[in-house]
Amino acid sequence: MQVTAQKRGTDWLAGAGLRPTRQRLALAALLVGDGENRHVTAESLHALSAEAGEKVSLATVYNTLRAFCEAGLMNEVVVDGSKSYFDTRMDDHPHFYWEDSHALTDAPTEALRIEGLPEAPAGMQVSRVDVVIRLKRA
Amino acid sequence: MQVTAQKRGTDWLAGAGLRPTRQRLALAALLVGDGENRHVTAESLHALSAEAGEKVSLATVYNTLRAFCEAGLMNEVVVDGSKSYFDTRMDDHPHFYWEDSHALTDAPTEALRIEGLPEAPAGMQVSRVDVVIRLKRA
DNA sequence: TTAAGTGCAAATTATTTGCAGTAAG
DNA sequence: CTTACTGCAAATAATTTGCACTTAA
Repeated sequence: MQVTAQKRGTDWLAGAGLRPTRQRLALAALLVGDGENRHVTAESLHALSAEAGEKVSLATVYNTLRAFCEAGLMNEVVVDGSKSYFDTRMDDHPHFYWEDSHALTDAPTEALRIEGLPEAPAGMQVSRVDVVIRLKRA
Repeated sequence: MQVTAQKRGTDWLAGAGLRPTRQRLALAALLVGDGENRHVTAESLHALSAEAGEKVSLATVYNTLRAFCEAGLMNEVVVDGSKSYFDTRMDDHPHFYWEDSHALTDAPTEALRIEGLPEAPAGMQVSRVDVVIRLKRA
């Protein structure tokens, strides 16, 4: 299991041509080690790495998340003005945002379809369509 | 025209039971004075009020926008992690976000319809569905 | 008169950056 | 070796807050 997680992380980095440093490997293993996609903030990932006994500075977590995004390994998702969330899943898909816990998760996307999307104004093209379903306690 | 803008602002505040101070009236007139809906950031509204010759401190612009939101007069729209945008239009509608100019506008909503929206998880209810269409130069 | 609103400047929060040291190719 | 990466601490940027002062009701 450990080995697999490490390998997944290593391959993930290699696939993007990023230099596999100790810290990047640690973060990559935490992010994609189990094959699941994950939603993190810089703070939460930093906490995760601390729990895992890895020493990575918060600044490096920030820089690394940016690097992963630029390399096309992750996407930044904007849901809460105050924090940045990063998602390991790369396709365009809707999210649930839990307003009370400030958590971000994937929304089951089976049937979702956006109809009648307005056309992009002249000279522009749609870069992405963000759909955030905000949840509050019933 | 001036008079109408003033009146619109005054009514708008009165409708929410907010005390009509000089600064709030000034901002309200700028926001809803022409009957159009408007998208602003604290900074942009502060700049607008300065241009209009009104003296309102930036802190008050922030506090006032918050007050307007809490009073149900405006909505905060999250599109860019770094700034908060405020919209005078209150119904749930999609937005265009111009990635190059960082501007926010309403998207023509005629035909837009979201099909197959996933159900809210148990104990939760959908509070709002944010749709942001990100535009980049073609 | 009196509680709400305002303005400043200082405080917070999230994030970035400069730079000296460390490690990957 | 050489350049990219890391860590820390200091710098920024957006926003909030404490507190004395002003004003609408």
